[in-house]
Formats: sequence, C-alpha cells, structure tokens
Amino acid sequence: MYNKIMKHKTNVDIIDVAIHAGVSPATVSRSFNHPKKVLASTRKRIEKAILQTGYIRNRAAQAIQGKRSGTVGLIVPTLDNAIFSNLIQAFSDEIRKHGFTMLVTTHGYDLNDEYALLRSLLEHRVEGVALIGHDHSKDTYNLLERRSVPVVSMWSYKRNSKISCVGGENDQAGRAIAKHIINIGHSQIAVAFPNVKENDRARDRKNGVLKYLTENFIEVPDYWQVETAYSVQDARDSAAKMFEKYPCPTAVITGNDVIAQGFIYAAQAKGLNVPNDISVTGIGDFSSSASSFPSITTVRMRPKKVGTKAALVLLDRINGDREADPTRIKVSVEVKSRESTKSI
Amino acid sequence: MYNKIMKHKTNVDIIDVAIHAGVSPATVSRSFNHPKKVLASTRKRIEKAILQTGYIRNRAAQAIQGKRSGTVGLIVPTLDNAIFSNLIQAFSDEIRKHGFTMLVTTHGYDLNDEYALLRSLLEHRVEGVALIGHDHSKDTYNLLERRSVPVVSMWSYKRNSKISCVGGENDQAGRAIAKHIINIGHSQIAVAFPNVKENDRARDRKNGVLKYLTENFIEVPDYWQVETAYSVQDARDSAAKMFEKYPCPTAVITGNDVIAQGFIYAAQAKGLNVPNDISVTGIGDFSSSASSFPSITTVRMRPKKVGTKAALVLLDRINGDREADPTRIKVSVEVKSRESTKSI
DNA sequence: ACATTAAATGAAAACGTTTGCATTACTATT
DNA sequence: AATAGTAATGCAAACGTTTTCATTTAATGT
Repeated sequence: MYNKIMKHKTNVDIIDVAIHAGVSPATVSRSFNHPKKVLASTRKRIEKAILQTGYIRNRAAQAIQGKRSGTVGLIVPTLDNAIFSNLIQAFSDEIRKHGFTMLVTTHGYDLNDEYALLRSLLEHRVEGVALIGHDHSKDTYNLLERRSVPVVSMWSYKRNSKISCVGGENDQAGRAIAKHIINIGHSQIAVAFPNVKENDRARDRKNGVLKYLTENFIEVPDYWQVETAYSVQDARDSAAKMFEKYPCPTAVITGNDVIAQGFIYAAQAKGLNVPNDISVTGIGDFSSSASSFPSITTVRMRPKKVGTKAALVLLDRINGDREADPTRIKVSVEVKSRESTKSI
Repeated sequence: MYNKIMKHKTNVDIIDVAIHAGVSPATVSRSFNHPKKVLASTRKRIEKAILQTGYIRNRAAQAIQGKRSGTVGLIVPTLDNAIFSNLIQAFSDEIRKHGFTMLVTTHGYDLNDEYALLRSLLEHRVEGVALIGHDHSKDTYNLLERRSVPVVSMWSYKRNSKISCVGGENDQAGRAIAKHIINIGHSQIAVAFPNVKENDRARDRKNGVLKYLTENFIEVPDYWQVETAYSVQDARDSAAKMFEKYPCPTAVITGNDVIAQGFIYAAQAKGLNVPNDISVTGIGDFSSSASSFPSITTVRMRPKKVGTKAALVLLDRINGDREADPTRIKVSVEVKSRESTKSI
C-alpha cells in the first residue's frame, strides 16, 4: 500500500487523495484519465476521497507531461460588438462540450499584435488555435507551421488556404447581395465597407460587390464609396455625412450588418424611410438582424454553424487526425431578403 | 559553464536555450522573471538564443511551481449578445496590459453550471476569477473561500458583499429611471424584465422600479408586467403580444437596453412612433444605445469603467494585497435622457 | 484445486520550469 | 594590492502530475 509522510500543505494534491483512498497516486491519475482502467469500486473510493479532501486537479502539472493542457486558444479582432459574438459562443459551447477550456484574446485588427497573442497562447500550451480569416502576418503563419499547432481559420472559405478553414466565400457573398440588389431594380447604389487592409473578409466582400456591379455596368462614384469602422456609431456618422453632402442613392450595400444598422439609423434620423426611400443591405446575418425593424436584408453566413464546425475540425486535429490537413469546409451563403430592401 | 548531453527533441526547452547562450537554465529563467537580476549583456545573449532556437516558454511548467500561471478566469452568463461585450472587452484589455491571459467561460444563466466552470478554471490554476453579480451557488462561494482565490464580482455594487465587487447599484438604477419617467409626466407605465431568478442584477433593478412606482402611487397591472429573455427577438415578441392584447401604456421601463431595443422595434413595427406614441427606456447604456434611432434613454452603468476597475481590483488581490478584501467600488449610475422618451 | 492469462495496481522516472543556497566574478575601499 | 562587500551565476531540489514497466490480484479453463 502506498505510503508517505504527511506534510503540512495548504493545497491538497493527488498524493493526499491517494493516501486518503488507500491507493497509489498512479491509480488516482488513471481514474481521471483512463477511468475504465481502474476498478469501479476503487474509483468510488477515490471519488469519495476527492470530495473529502476538496482536491482540484492541477492541469498545469498535467500539461507539463507534454500532453493535454485541456485548453484551446481563440484570437479574434474584437469582443466589443455583435460581429463575432454568435460565432464565439457557438465555438465556445462546442469545445467545452469536449472538455476544453477556451483562452480568448483580442487584437483590435492589429496583426502584429495578433502574433504576440499567438505566442502567449502557445506559452500556455493550448492544444489548438482558432483564428479569424486568412490575413495574418508572415510571422504568425511561420510560427503556426513551425510548431505544427492544430489550427483552424474561421469565417471565410479559401480554396487554397494553407490552414484548415470553415466559412463562407466572402466574395460570393458580395456578389450575391449585389446581384440581389440589381435584380430588384436598383442602379443608384452606394457601398460602405470598413478599411480592408489586413482584413480579407471585408476585402473579399467589397471586391465581390464592386466587381459584380462593374460587370453589370453600374458605376459607383467615389462619393458613394464610404469607408467606415465596424461600429454602429461610426457607420451612422459616415452615413449621415454622405446623406448630407451627396445625392441619395436608392440602395446601399454595406460590408456587414452592424454597418447596415448604422446606415438604417442614419436614414431614419434623416427622415428617410427604409426601404421605401432607400434600401440597405448587410452581410453576416447576426442574430439581431432578423429582429430589428426594419429587419435587415443580408447574406447569411451562419456564424453559429461556422463556430461549431470549426470547433469540430480543430478537435479532430487535436485528437491526432493530422492527415486531412488542411480541411476546408465551405459554408453556403445565401441572401436573406427582409424588410430593409424593396424593389423599384 | 553549464553542460548537458544534447538530446534530440522536437520542442526546444529552457535548457536548449541555456546551452545556446552558454549559461545555465537558472539564468535563462531569471532573465524572464527577474530581468534586473541578470547582466544586461547576458540577457542580450539569451534573447538571441531564444530567437535562434525559436523557444517559447512553457507556462504550465511555470505554473507548477505553485506560482504564476499568468491567467485569470472570467465567468459570464453569455457572450452571445451585446450585454456583456463592452464589459468583457474592457476587462480583457486591462488584464492583458498586465501580462495576463484570460480564460473565458459561459454558463447560460445556470448557476450550477457556473460552479462546474469555476472548478475547471481552478484546475487551470487561474490566479484570479471574475464573476458577474452576486447570485452564485453556495458551492461556488464555499469553493472560492476555501481556496482563497482572488475574486471580483462585476456589474453590481453590494454594500455588504462577501467578495470584492465593482459596479453600480442596480436598485438605484431602477429607481432613477422610474423617477425620470414619472418626472416627465408618465403614469401609464409598463415594465419588462427577464426572469429574475438567479439574477440579482435584474432583480434589483426590477425591485427598484416597482418600489419607486408604488411609493408614488402608480400601479402596474399584471398585463403590463412583461417577462422576457435577454434577446432582441424575445423582447420584440413579448412586446408585440402586449401591444396586441392590451391597452398601450405611455411608457415602458425595461430591464436593459437589449430589451428596450426589442420594444422599440415592436412599437415601430406596430406603427407606433417612439417616443411620440410611447416612451421606452433601458438600463445599461451599451455602446450602441446612443447610436440607434431613436437613441435610447437609459441608465448609464459604465460597463467599460466597471471592466477596467474590476480588473485592477483583481490584479491588486493577485499581487498580494489581500488585506483590503473585500474592496467594494461603487460606480455611479446616471440617467441618460435621449430620444426614446418624451414628456407628456 | 492448479496453471494460464488478463486485469488492476504500484514504483519510479520523467515532464520543464523556478528558486534557495552556494559559489564565483566583479567593484569599491583602504 | 589586498579585502570586504555586492552582483551575477550555477547547482540541485522541488513543483504535481502521467506513464512505462513490473508486480500483484482476480478470472478463466481444465
């Protein structure tokens, strides 16, 4: 029987539990990690000992074995608004279902910062990393490859991506919404996108929209090409400026639902009716977009599905299925026509 | 000079770095943790070695010493909407500024789940924990006390809380907004709150509102007391039902800005003008509340300030200042009168 | 009941750091 | 130039697990 001189310590460890249960630490460890390898009756005793001693296992000590840290890292541009929240929640729910805990960090759209965050995540020996999109610094990609960390990119599908990805095709989303707007008769079209530097999602969408418009012989004058940050307030301000200075288009295609919301508010504040006076579209289909008034015509990018699938892909990699790398899952995009647009 | 037979290993460790730099592992370690204790020139050499070897320190191995894990845990009800995002972003920014990484988990308003999450966070040996509000299970409080984990509760101030807290007084917020509504002449008032079970913030707000109304001889009939979940869609549905079946109040006081938004949309959808036909108020002042149209009259709870201050309080605890526990910081609440309300 | 095989458990080494103590290398003082 | 004092570094033990291998215990077939 395992024995040990009792030391006085504030925090119980696996050895205390072992003594309490009359087994060796090895057995306690096994009862956590390979329950079927220990006799049911022994496990019972161990569980009782755990309760009695108030033991909480130390994942750091576990992680040090070079095996499981039980964590995955998530790096997103921001938590500060609705953009990623549906996605994150879904991702988080799924990985937790599999016993992992999530380390989250934000870089505020600064890709150098993103690299630093990745390093810090790796210091914590996360078993996998999820990122947004495909614009990442050279250093980031190098590090990922060098350490061969399981990794998944969420939010946009890319045919020839180096790393696994789950998402829709953003250029297709752009084309689809542009097509929709043209189909319902608009030709006086403004567009509003964020700065597309270091942001492939926005860039692809914007390109998709503009190319489709051009192909259909619709010119968008400079003053109808608005750049705005990803916030309702910024979008609203930018929209107000446009409305004030320039002629009013019959439709505005925006880079996402948050920007669309800002444009709708600006229009309403100006006394315009959406969609009677002006149609506005978003991209993304966040959970509130169907609930607002008017509800927002947008392109469904299925954030929840992306989050869940991405978690699954990552989990597969973590569990050793490295052959299929990179796995690329295309999530279909689809225009959701709602109240914020109207045909003319 | 430190020496070691070179083993073949995929992942560089501190020993490899030490060899490379011609020093002992101890010195490398010190150059991370107590930089001033190592000669500048030595540090230079070590940094070079780190770069050359591609070393990434192992926080798990560090955490095992019983010292710093470099992480703090955050447990929130949900990430899925705007409610906590401003708060979380501020909290996250601040702790990161101090070199910590954040582990985030959500319990979906289930306090038993919260306890399980806390355990899992402690398994990862977070150095501190931040929670929302004061409604937590007995087990949660016990565990916190037993392990004497640095902890801070965010979002509501409580005079005699067991644990440190940073936030506004939710009952005062309720009273303040009720007072405002009465002051501008309303007496036909509906209220809309979420289920207040296991949610002290909502409960306090609701009590504050209802008590103030009662004190001022305003009765709220049952059909004007709406219960709704914290989502725009739910709120909108509940509002629509109320508008359909019952007489229309001149004002609705809601439990937070998300619910307010839902009511505003429902009213607009019904053809009502906010605020001319009906006034609507929220509580919280999320970042989009000032940007919407109409902008939302609400009670400013300063989520960013709360997040930042709470992080600071927690960091203080972590850095050994345990005497001042519990520290309670009251963040002033203040009615922000905006476009969604009008006097009659 | 006995031998054979399988299942359960224990002993001890390993994981990658940090840190107290011992030692060595500098600095300043006389 | 010798010495005391301090700063920088190295040595080795610890931290709390997991896992391989060896051993004991139980189960099976005859």
